[in-house]
Amino acid sequence: MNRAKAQSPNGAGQIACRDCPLQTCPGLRPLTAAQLAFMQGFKQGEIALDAGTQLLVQGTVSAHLYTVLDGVLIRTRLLADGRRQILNFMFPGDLIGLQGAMDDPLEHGVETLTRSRLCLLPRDRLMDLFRDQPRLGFDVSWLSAQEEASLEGHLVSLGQRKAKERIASLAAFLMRRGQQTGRVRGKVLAISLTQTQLAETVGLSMVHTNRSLQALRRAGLLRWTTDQLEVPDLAALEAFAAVEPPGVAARPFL
Amino acid sequence: MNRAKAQSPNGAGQIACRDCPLQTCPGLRPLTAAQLAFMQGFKQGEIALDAGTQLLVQGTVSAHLYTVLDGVLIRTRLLADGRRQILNFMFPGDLIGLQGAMDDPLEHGVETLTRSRLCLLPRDRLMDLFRDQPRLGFDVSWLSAQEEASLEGHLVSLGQRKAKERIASLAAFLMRRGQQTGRVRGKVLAISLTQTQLAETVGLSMVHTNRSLQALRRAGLLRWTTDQLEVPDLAALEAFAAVEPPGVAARPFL
DNA sequence: CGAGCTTTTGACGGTAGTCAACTGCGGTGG
DNA sequence: CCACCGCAGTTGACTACCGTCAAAAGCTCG
Repeated sequence: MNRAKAQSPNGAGQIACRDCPLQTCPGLRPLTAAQLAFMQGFKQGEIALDAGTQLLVQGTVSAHLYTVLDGVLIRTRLLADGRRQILNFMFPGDLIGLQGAMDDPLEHGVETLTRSRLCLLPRDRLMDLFRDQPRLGFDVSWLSAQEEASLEGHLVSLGQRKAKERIASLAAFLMRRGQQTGRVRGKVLAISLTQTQLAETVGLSMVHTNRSLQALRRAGLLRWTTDQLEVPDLAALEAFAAVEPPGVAARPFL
Repeated sequence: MNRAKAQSPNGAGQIACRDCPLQTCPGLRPLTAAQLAFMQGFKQGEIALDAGTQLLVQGTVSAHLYTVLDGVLIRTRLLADGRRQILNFMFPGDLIGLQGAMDDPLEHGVETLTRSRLCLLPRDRLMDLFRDQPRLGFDVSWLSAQEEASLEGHLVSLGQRKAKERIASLAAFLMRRGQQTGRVRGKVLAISLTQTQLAETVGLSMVHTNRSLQALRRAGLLRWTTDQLEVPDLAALEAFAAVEPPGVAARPFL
């Protein structure tokens, strides 16, 4: 696991907010001029990370919030005895660091699954944002609510579905999010996930994850390798996994 | 399952916000005078429900948000094939209805486990709250983040723990929340949960839930009947379940 | 070429699900 | 009043899903 941070040289962001790639991202609602101006002053910089890099370590405190500009990341939770659970996947437009109480040590870690770029925001000035830009404050809550919905989806999976369904519904989830954020080319999502990590997501042993994965592949529902996920027929996969395709409201971002 | 709603007679709340029972609840941070004044105008009324009543039905749209004034409720998610997952438990001070996208049909249902009282807030004026009371907007986000942390805890349970640990950690979670909100007398939490509902929470079959429950009872770790949960030694239970006791920052509420 | 990781395979055991029957309890109605 | 019903909890027998242990095969990288 890579640990080095490719920190930005100084506090100034490399990209002006008006040129933020998220402004033109299909699934996201662009910021207004006034919001852009505010965010330009709010933004503290950028950070670029390779795939497989640890961004945040569980138990430490973080001075920043991060908006994902590009890439895919995971949030993970470690138990005292070494067991690990992957909690959720973060895509462009998602806000990282909001989870958990505000100034307490993190109850989860964050690491990259692809080369990623993140926008740094000052956590201790978050209250300013709520005061000066109520609409953005509202959007923070909206994003938080979406993250909840996402976690609830995974919770249902772990609670009610069996191995093959869990993997199928996770694949469908990832493809949907990949589509919304323009990371799916054709039927392929480029994402670097080992079977061990997959097992830690769906709550199964590695061995059984592997066997279930093979069964899904033999059934022609998906092809999932270490560095990409391919789903020929997303509707068929969702039918198999017993998930209903989600609504498609445009997400805000910061 | 009771369905009748004991709706308040008109829009006016029976209790003035200045006399809100949550103002003196030990685990909660009381509102300032200015916030109280705002909430008094924001509040639309109250609603009282018996135990086992359905408050919100999955798939409908709700015009309100609800603050739990008293009681315990569950949020549930139903799958097309009838399987059901209980997502989380709501205690006094928690905000219901924030989850999910703002104007879309609900992706979960809500029902009471005890006799409950709820405060009604107008969902469509939520933006006013963020504009006029930024601090309360911030608190909404804080509550949302707490709810996330809670869901993450359950996710870890379903993903990594086995039957007895799941039940034990749920019991510990409920006792902690019960203590924070003053609902635990001695070592007993009054809460009306059938073993079927318990099974739907921990993602196990009813039969296996029953057997695991008996094992925990024989081990002297808890006594859990249909209408109350008793934990003689919470620390011992948490040690068994491999959970670390959570931080105790004072929660805000609306 | 060998070290280390990921993936794959086989064999076995244990945890949890299913089916079914029985108990106990409270409420309803003949 | 008590038979009857429905629901929650309990128990047993059997099955199936999934975890563990172990080893081997494929892969990348130094």
